[in-house]
Order: sequence, then C-alpha cells, then structure tokens
Amino acid sequence: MTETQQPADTTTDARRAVVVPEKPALEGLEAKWAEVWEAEGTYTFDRTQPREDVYAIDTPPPTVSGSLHVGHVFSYTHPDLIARYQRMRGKAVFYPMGWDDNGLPTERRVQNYFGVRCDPSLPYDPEFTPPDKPDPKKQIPISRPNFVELCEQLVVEDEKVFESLWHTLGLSVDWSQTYTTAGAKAREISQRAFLRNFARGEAYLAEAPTVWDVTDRTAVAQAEIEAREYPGAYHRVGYHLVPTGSTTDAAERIYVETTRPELIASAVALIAHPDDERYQRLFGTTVTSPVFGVEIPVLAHEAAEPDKGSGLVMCCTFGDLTDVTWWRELDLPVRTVVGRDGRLSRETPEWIPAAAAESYQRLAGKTIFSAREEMVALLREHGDLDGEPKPTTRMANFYERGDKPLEIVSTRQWYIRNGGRDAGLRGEMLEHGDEITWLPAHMKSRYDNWVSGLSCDWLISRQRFFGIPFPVWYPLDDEGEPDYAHPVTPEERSLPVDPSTDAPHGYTEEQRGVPGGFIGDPDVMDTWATSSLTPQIAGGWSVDDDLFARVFPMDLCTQAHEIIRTWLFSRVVRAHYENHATPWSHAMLSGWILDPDRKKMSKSKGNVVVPTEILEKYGADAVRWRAATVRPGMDSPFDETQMKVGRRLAMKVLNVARLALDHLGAVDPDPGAITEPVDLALIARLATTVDEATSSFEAYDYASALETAE
RNA sequence: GGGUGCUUAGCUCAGCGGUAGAGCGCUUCCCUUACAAGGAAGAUGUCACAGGUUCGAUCCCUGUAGCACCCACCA
Repeated sequence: MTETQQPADTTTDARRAVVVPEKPALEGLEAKWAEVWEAEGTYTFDRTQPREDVYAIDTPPPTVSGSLHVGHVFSYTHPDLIARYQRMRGKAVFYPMGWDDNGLPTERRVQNYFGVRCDPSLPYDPEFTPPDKPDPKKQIPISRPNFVELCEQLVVEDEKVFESLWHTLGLSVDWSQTYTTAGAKAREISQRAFLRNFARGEAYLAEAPTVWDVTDRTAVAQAEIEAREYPGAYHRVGYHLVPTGSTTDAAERIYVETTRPELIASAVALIAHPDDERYQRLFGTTVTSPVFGVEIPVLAHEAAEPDKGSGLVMCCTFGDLTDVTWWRELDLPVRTVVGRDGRLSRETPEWIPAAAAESYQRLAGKTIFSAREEMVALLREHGDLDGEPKPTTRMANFYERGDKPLEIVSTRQWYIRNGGRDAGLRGEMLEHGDEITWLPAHMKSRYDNWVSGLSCDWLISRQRFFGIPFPVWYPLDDEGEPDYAHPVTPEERSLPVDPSTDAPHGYTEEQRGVPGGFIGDPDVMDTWATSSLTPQIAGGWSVDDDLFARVFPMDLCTQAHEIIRTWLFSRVVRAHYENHATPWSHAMLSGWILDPDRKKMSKSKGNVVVPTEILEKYGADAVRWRAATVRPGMDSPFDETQMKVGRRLAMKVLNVARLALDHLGAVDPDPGAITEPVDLALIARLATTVDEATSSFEAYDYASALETAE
C-alpha cells in the first residue's frame, strides 16, 4: 500500500455515505423519544385504576450527593424491564423515582464543595455566600440554617444530573411522581409516622450505651456497622491482687491481655469464665488497676472465653459490645473516659484516687491513639507491663462510611423497636419475609440471617444537622433541666415542624431555653429512618389516601443485595407498624457490576466506569441490552466488548423496522389476510416466542425473555 | 465460627437424568446499497475433584477443594 491509498474499509464507508443518503442511526434517539414520552405523558400513572389493575414499584432513591457508575445504570434498568412488561400486559404501572438527598453524605459533600462546616451555636447569617475557591483545610464555620440552605442548593443541582441520566437511559418512570427524602412531603410523612410510632410505644427515647463514630460525632445503628481488620497489639497488663498504697510495689499480679490499654482508667471488673480453674480462687475478690489503683471486682461470666488472651478479660465501660452485656448483666457502674470527640476526658474522673490524678492527667484530652502510647509508657514506669506489646490484627467495628473504629458511649437516643430485643416481634418480621417472593430465592436467607441476628432496637437519631428533625420538644424545669420523660409533640396537622425554630403548642419562642420553658430536640432522623418510608412517601400515605389505596401494598421492590439489612428490612418494619402489611409481594435484588479483575466497582478503588461515557459511546439500547442479560442477584464483570453486541442488535431491530415499513409497505391488519404457508409458519413461530417470553417475564426472568426473543 | 451462592469453550454465560449450547473472540471462504456491516463453513470442553444413587449423571445425593458474598468476631 502506498501512502496515498486509503484503507479499504474507509473507502467503502465513504462510498456508502454517498450512495445511501438516509443512513439509519441510533444516535439522538434517546433525547428524541424522552421528549416525546414526556410531552405525551406516555408513562404517566393512571390513578383512576383500582388496585388490582395497578402494578406498583418501589425503586431505591439514589444518593444524589454520590456519583453513579455503570452498575447503577444496570440495576436501575431491571425494574424498567418489569415496568414495561407489566404495561404491555395492560397494567397501570406506578413507577415513581425518588432522590435521596438526606443525611450525612449530603453534609459531607456540602462541606467539601463549599468549604464550610456547621457550627450550630452560630446565628443565621442571611448575607452569607460561600467562597469561590473553597479551602478544604480551612472550613468556614456557619450556622445550621446556613448549612441547610447550602445543602438544599446543592442537591437541586445534583438531582438534575441524575434525572438527565435516567432520561437518557430511557427509564419509563413517571416523572410527575418524584419525591426527595429531605423534601417537605418526606418531612411531613416521616414526622407523622414517627409520632404515631411514639404514641403506640413503638418508638422510644432511651439513655444507653451507643455505638458512636468519633469522626462524625454521631450515634450509628447496628445496620450501618461493618467489621474490618484493624492493626493492634496485645498488651499484657498486670492487675494487683493485694491493694497497696503504692502501685509500684512488687505485689502479686494477675495478667490480662488487652489491645486497649488506654481504657484501663474505665475498667470496672475483670471477668473470667465460671469454669476457668485458673481464676476460681479470685472470683468475688477485688484487685486494683495498674497505674491508677482503682479497686475493681473479679467476676465470672459465660461470655468470657478461656482461650482468648489470658482467659481473664478487662471489662471497661465501654470497650466493646460484650462490655455492654457484662455491664448490664453484672450490674456494673459506668466509668466513661472516652468522650464523644474520641478523646479522653480532660477532667480526672472521680473514681481515680487523688494519688493517681497526676498519672491520669498525662492521658487527659488525648486522642485514643496518643493516649494508648502514653498509657503504655505509664505501665512501663510502674512495672505493670509484662513484656512488649505483641502486634496483632483484629476485627474492629467501623461505621460503614467512617475510617476510625467505633467507640461506645452512653447517650440519649431515639429507637424504633424492630425485634432486636423482642423474640415475638422478631418472629413477625420473619413472617413478613416469608410473604415476599425473593428474586433470586436464596436472597431470603440474608434477610432471615439478619433479622435472626438482631441484638438491639433500631437507633434512628443522629447528632447531625441536615436531616429530618424529630418533631419533639422537652419541657425545662425550674433549674432549666430538660424533662426527657415528658416530651411535647405537635399536632399532626401542623407537620412538618422544625423544633429548632418552631415553638411547641402552649409555649412562645421567648421561652426557648429558659427555666420553665422548653428546648427542641436537637437531633435529626437517620437517613434510613426516612427512606424506610419510601412506599408511604411515594404512594402518598396520609396525604393522598386515595392514591395510596391504589398502589399499596406494592408489587415489587428492586435494590442491591447489600442493603437488605438496612433499606429492605426497615421498610418491612415501618409497613408492619403503619399498614399492618408486607410492603411488597416481590423483592428483586441486583448484583454488582465488577471490574475486569472481578473487583467491585467503587469510587475509592478508582475502577468505576462512568455511565455517561458508555451511554454516549454505545447508546442506551446497548447498555440496556447488556443489563438485561444479567440475572437478578448475579454479579457481572463489566466487559465493554459486550456493549457492541447490544448496539448491533438495536441497529438490527431498527433496520428490520425500516425494511418492513419502507420496502414491504403497510401490513394488512386483518390476520385472515395472511394465507401464505411460509407466513403462517413464521407467525406460529412468533406466537411460540411470545408465549415463552411472556412466561419468563411472569417469573421476573427478563434475561430468559431476552434470550428467547433474540 | 454460622450461613448463602458459584465452579460448563479463550471470555461472558445458558442448559439439563438420555451423545454438550449461545453470544463474543478465533480460523477459512463468500458478498459488497436494509444493517458503523452481512452470509457460509469450521476449530475449541475429563461440564472443579472424589465417592454414591441410576440401565444411564454435567444434571440428583454425600463429601472435598477453590472463588465470591452475608452474619458473628475489638480480651
């Protein structure tokens, strides 16, 4: 080939472009049809239909502050496939879309985007405008109302981006049925449901040890905890058998192995298994803690494992969840040293003897990490550390979005009963699970597994700023102390309320914070406490009961399998209380889209495929085709070479249609007009295909339906 | 430690008690205005492994291994 020659296929293409003027193309079809569907209301829900002619879908409201990857695009295609099938079957399809703009992810995004942080003690500044170039190192403190304003401003922008993507993907959503999880309707419904839970005793306020994230300074629910490996070290620490005036005496010691020596100041007991022969003689006696000389009992409890460490464990209030059990069952005192900021308290606790106050002050105000180092130094100085710390890797609980291990602190929080402390209720929750058709069926075991393993009620309050406030105030007594036992609640018709700006009935704003007056509950509901009501919010429970009666209980919920324990379960809880019903008859769980190395796509791994690019390159039909080949619950590696197959198929369908319309002319609609044996055979074959595809779709097996159709 | 799923062609996956399938990829050839292509032909598998049931097992049962995930696990 010489330099002047063109590659053969290019010349062919060029020639075609001239000869075939109207080259069929997929480009631009998404935008064109999205507009037509919108204008004609093609997917508008027909709310005149009775419940039996309606097919209602509960889809996950995507977190708008996050970013979407191609996995979302795949999983959101799945309910659309079902929606389109049900529409073809004549159902009025209720297919709303929500935006999750609530909670911590939004707060974090606002902090980073605008370079601000919320300081609730500041007054509202109506003049405030965020800096043009935010400095992430120097966040500007702003008031809570200012912060919330920025949140609301940002989520509107985010929602536009998401809606545009869903339009491009061709989801047959009824865009007049959108909701947000932080909007006025969601606030009203969330608050109403909460008030009814409270009135019926299903929601309650309790002061109790709480799993606490020191970074975000908020309580965290059991469902949001994940165990991760975390490096630590065993420290062999000596407790003194004979209380002595001086902790440096060579008194007889017994040893515990702890990874958390910084908590020795909060030790309330040493515990061994009742059958552990090594410690029989010590049960019922007291020992003194190293360095501090605090006297604590040696007790027996079955939860102590003889083969862990020395078999003798230091119970602190609180080091871990087992400590909470011991504290409760053995009636131990609370000796908190770790504060909500993750630092050891600055004041020397009152149970530390005066002689040890100086030692404690070396730890005071330090972070857990620094306090641990200092405590090790103290133990060495006192001769109470046996040998060197032995490095180990252990499992520690983390907030799923956090990067420091969770602490346990005693705080006052709102809970909703979910069966975690009530076997009867737990049984009812399991029965709801039995009523759901799980797709795939084995996903039910995750639900059963989770519900059966619940160990506490559902903690719904968060010490954050952007979220739905609890519609609750507390009266202040003559000393100005809140009376938490007698919360004041609003009338339902005044919802939604913000107790930080609204005064309760019977009080005036001047009485806020003064003795004899009131204070508002400062907390907000966790995002799951709101999204647990998506069927009620989308369906208009308590605000549009006619609509709700036509769409609830719903037919289908679709979601990712990793949020069965959070979103799916919490909706079962709320529907159980509010509607005495299982919220849907079917739950379809999507798997993950993995990268070519079979790793889950995630932003932090940097392996995400951006959906806009892939939609741009191959078109919505190609992406949808690929999504439809992935069966419910299956993980699937993203393979770009597969995209062109779907594109080719879409092109084929388009061209077949053109052939039929342009070359064969109009088809006689009268079936009797078809007499040619070949035509009849083809039509019979088509009928079989339709039958097979239909029965696949009836079983929610869109992948088989696709296979049949192809 | 408890639980779930998976293991079939180079890749992604169907399938099923009766001689192994699709798409992509690969090889060879044909065609060049419905098709950012099309058509025809072809190669490629101890159906993870080991037992058992059966006339017959890739499929059912038991066990083993590997991979993935869920739950529990802070001494």
